[in-house]
Amino acid sequence: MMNPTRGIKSRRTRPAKDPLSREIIVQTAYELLKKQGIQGISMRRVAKELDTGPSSLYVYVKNFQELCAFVLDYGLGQLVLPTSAEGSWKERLFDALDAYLMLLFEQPGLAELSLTTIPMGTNSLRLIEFILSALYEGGVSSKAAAWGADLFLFYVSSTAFEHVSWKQDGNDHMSVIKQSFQMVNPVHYPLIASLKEELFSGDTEAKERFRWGLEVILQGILKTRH
Amino acid sequence: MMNPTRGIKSRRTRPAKDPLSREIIVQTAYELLKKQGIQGISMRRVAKELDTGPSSLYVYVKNFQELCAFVLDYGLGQLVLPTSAEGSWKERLFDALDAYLMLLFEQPGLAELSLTTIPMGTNSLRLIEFILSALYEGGVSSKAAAWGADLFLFYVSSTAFEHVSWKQDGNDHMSVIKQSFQMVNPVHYPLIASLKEELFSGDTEAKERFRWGLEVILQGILKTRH
DNA sequence: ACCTGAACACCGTTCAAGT
DNA sequence: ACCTGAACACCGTTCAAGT
Repeated sequence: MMNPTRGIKSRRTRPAKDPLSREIIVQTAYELLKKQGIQGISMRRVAKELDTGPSSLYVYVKNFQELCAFVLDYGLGQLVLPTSAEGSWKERLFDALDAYLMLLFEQPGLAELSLTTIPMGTNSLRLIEFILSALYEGGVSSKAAAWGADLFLFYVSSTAFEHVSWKQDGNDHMSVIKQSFQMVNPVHYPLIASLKEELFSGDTEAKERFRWGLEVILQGILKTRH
Repeated sequence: MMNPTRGIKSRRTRPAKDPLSREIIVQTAYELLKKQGIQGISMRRVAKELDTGPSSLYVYVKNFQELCAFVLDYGLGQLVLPTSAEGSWKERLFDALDAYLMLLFEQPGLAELSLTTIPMGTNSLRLIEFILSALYEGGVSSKAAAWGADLFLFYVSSTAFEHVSWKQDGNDHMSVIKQSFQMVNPVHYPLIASLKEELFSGDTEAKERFRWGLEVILQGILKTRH
């Protein structure tokens, strides 16, 4: 029997570097996300940016999904929440959600992440706690507050994602969809045909539409006693 | 000067087959999605299933994103909408959204698609038209109906996606998140700590929670005059 | 017009080997 | 414990060549 390791030489071309850390990995990934959008974030790109191989990251991060969860939470660190002194609970709630939406607008990669990733870390906990406390102050029952917070967060994510995919694609996929709504057969789909403008309300109405949705969800929560 | 094509032999090993069609491509992709979930759908897998190369698909589909849009719409073809004879407009609206949710539950790959893809085709138009007509019957203004339909559809998608990612991952990513909520520091996040059960309401409450959300959105729409 | 093979430029993840 | 190189099994997309 031959020793299978016989004759194998070291493949190393350089000595091992200083240890990485989860923080520097997440930071680097966030920087890439900021610069290049959702395309810029991958295990291999982060590794290359840190001048190492992708396998090195797996010591600090279980997989790509977990990296995304940390990156999203890291991005949420930018969020400035209103202090409890300013305005009514409703104003504070809406201001916080507005700030969250603005953050997702500024970093379009974050909007996409927020839709499919549950963030992991203290920054998302901070945001959730803030929403719960506002609703609690508004006299919302505990179950409705928990479920309502989820609903609000999802509404923000979906609004941001819609907005982002509407403009990043530019002149391609989205304009095809817009066209197919414009050309819809009024005999088969009379309401869609007559409401096509409203269904595809553009950039100018975006703020008004978002505000309307917040109001709808809040009024619904207040009205729907559990 | 040498002719650059000189010496290049045909690389063909078999004659060209019958033409494909968009329909058969979308059908095949949907079948793969059904059998293997979101992982099963890719240009290369669909091509292999059709015994051809991935480049062949680009005659009928602009890119992967467009394929997904067609597949989602194709899946929506399974949806059975209530006839206008049965029940009140509200019952019909909720029944339709319930049926949509059930469809997304049965085909978990579809739930993921529905969150990030705008469907393209007649089946999604059918669903939107149905929701609009129910809201119209309920006396909702046209703008609120358009925006509300969007809100309802997104709510269904997000509910299905949450449910799917909760169980498909099985014992991995989701249980880590669940644990981090269980262990949250009650000093820093008192409301999260006290509401951790409600924030993570399990399978048993899923139906109740979904119903609550529908009620919230509808009541909100009816209350929030534009 | 549409099919075919090959290439280009990527992915996430694993693992033996080395320090 | 953690870094390293290489491999494995994939991606979407493009393009010259062929029918």
